[in-house]
Amino acid sequence: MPRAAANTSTRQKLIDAGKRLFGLHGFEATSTRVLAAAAGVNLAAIPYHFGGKEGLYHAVAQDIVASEKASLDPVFAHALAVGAAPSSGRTDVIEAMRSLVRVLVAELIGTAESQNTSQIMLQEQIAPTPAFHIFFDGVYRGAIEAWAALLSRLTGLAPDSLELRLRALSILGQITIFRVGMAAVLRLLERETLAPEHIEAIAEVVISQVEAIVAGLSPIPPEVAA
Amino acid sequence: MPRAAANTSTRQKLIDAGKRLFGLHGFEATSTRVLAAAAGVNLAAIPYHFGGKEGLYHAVAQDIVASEKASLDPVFAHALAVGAAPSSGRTDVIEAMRSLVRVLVAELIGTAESQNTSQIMLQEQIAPTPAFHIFFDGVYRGAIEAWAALLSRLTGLAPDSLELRLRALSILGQITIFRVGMAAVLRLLERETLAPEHIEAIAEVVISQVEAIVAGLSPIPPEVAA
DNA sequence: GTCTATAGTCGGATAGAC
DNA sequence: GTCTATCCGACTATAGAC
Repeated sequence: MPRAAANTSTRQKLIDAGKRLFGLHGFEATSTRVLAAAAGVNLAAIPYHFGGKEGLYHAVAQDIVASEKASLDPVFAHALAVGAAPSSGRTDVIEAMRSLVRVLVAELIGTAESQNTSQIMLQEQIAPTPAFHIFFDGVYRGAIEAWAALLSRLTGLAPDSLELRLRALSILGQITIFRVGMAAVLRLLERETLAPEHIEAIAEVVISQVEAIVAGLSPIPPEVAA
Repeated sequence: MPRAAANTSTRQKLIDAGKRLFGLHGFEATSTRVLAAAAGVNLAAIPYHFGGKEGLYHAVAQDIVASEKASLDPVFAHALAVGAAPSSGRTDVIEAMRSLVRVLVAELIGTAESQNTSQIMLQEQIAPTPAFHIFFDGVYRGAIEAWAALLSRLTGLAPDSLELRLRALSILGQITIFRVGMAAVLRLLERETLAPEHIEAIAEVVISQVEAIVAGLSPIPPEVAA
């Protein structure tokens, strides 16, 4: 596995092809031959550069996490700051939630490319492989903590309480479902792809429901705590 | 493909093994050898009874849909009836929503077996194969229509409006996320499996959030309609 | 209807020339 | 670092005996 190799182009071409093909067909259903052909490189480059097909998959996972973090971490950091600052008011929290929804919708369903990368993350969620922790530590944990921090500000509950984490997950689910159920969404809309106004409509539905949820969140139903 | 074959036992043993193994590993990663061994039948029984591995997969899909319909259709029918009856009040709608949440949580994460069958449905959602329509027509459509009917009763919007269908999907997402993100949930809880009290806590979180959403649903924000 | 044996294909990884 | 050629194992499906 030559790290300081001269030509990084072959590596990157394989990673780019892997992002697309592993997302489209999954790990098992994507053969090294098809991968190499799509990347326009030689078959033997996969074992050479990545130690094998699985090594390429891990490299793809790390590449995805790196680019997701670039988009998400600033928004997560803002949410954590708003959640922690004693001066934050309800308006600040709502505004941070809007930002979270918008960036997450964009990363999950905003573009064809983002749909491809989010597809790989979903596959890992549903059927975790040894690569799962790359996505969990790199993306999910931060998303849950960001939501929990904001919810904590509104409810006074500890950000690491079970209830807040379940609520954070549930809210994330309202966004994720539009990626998970994309096939169903498209069938309902009788379309092949989503238009920008559909994406906007989805973001608005989610935002309005999040606002409704947090509006009813204090006081918290005590029987929900576990 | 002998339909009126004498021994249905071999067929059923293969379908049962398929439900488990296709769910655990996916279609591509499940070999006919492992399938036959797990079912305790001969390898050649797969092409003989189902025409091939793909035929077995479709038979598994239809078997899953049949058993899901048995659990879900009565609750869906009740929701549609409540949504359509002019005499239904807000309390009736909320009660029907509670029933929907409980039965859906049970079918998605209630038992180890239900987690297995829901896994196959999720795989089809994320990476649809030609079997997708079996699940869409058999299960998803009914779930969306049931929620849309109840939301329609509360908002006065048409049950087939885009907004109501998106809201129905979003609510379904709050439930589905706990199945999709099971690996993340378990990691957050630092557990290997869910205990009954966790399942109850999940149902309560979803119900309280659905109630909050519908509480703020009339009047409906007009800018959301598309 | 169920079995054994095997055909035919495709998978990932490697050897070795350049 | 990249190529061609090839190995070898695993796969699904089939032929044919019982």
